[in-house]
Amino acid sequence: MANSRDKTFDLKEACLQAAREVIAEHGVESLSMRDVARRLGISHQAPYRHFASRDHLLAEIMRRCFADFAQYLDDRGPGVEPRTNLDGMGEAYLDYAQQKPLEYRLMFGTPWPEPAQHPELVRYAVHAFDTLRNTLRVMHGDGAAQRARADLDALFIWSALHGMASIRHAHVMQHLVLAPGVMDRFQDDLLAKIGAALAGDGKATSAPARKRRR
Amino acid sequence: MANSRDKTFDLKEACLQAAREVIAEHGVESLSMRDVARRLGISHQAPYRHFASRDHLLAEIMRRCFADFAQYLDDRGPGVEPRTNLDGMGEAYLDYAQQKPLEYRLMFGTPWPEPAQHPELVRYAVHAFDTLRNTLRVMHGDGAAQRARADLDALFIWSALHGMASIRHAHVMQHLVLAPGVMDRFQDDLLAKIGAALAGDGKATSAPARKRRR
DNA sequence: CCCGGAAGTAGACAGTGTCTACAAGCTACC
DNA sequence: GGTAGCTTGTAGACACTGTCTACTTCCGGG
Repeated sequence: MANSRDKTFDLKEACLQAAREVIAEHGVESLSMRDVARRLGISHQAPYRHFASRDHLLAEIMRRCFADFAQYLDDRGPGVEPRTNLDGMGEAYLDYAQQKPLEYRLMFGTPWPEPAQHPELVRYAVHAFDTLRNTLRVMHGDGAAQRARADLDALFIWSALHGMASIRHAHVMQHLVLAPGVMDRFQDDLLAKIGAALAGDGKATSAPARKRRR
Repeated sequence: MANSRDKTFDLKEACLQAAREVIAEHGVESLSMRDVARRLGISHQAPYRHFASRDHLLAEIMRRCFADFAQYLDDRGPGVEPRTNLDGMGEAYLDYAQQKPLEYRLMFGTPWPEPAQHPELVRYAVHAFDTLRNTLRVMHGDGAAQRARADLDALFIWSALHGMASIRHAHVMQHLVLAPGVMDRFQDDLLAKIGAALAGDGKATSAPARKRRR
């Protein structure tokens, strides 16, 4: 019932699937509604029954990527100890970018369609970020200053992780002549540096200052 | 003489200029050869006399951005003391991204045209990275291990800076509800964290037992 | 049974990149 | 001077795109 016919498949899902294949094969730039239709052996207008425009199709694919991504982060950060949690999430983030480069690029490396037109996409993207931030908030505790620090930490972590993932994917990477072994150590080294930055930063140089007045 | 006619202008340069205007006004996605031609009041094929394809036109614009960028970094990192040098370069990097968001996005936020087709673009991009790396190498000194560390540091810095610049430009940013004042402190905080990471990392031996167990 | 909406089809239009064929103008050489 | 050839720019065509509109087909509820 509902609105899915009992034909063995659902054209909307088929469109999304075909679109992902096109993107995987030829990149997001050359995703075309007509190509999707052609692959499915339907008329060039059929997809428009299910997606208002090419951007809407793309936005739906991206939205699902964000949902998937947030899920992935959640699954990997189940530890009770927040610090471990954070490490796990950092690794999860980079693993995801490494294992699903296509999805990662789609989310973070592709010019977004006009956000105002795609509120759901925005919602899911924000949720993915919140997954990271919440872990930090749990670590830092409550209070205005703590929340600000959690946000700054989250932005820093996001910057470093996203920067690394982008750089790894960048074509120009293949043309940089680096010292031997550097690429292999890149991820561990970066995670270690993030840890060092978080440990050595906020709390001044000496004082423990474990407790800030709220 | 040479090959530039004495007409008061050079069509190739005019195309590049017009293309930059189109990008500034409507974004890189909607850059079109015909639009460029239209703006200059010439036939739709005239630009093809100077650029083999749309991608070649775009690659030339990007190439110049990288040249400009490297120049900017060089100009800002003239200090003798390497540490100061590095700080200056970090600020220069982020300033550039902030002051020329268009150019920055063009270089780092736009899917590149097939690199094999545009070796000059690659050359200039690599050169921009080398500008950063050389500063690190001067700091760390010679030797295989030192070079590897310099490369790792450069990659880390590049990651964090690029990540931050990307995030600042991301549309989704406007939808994140952050604690007050966080965005204003973002840059300084991130630069401080980079400093902390570089100080506290490799030289783990340095006194403060900030070291985190895994 | 009809009828109204949903799903899918087909044609058109404006826009695009790029191929090819052509015209004008400058340069060089006989 | 003339003429050949190269460079620059023009004009038309082709295949492709997104998307509007109008048409058919089908199916379930009144």
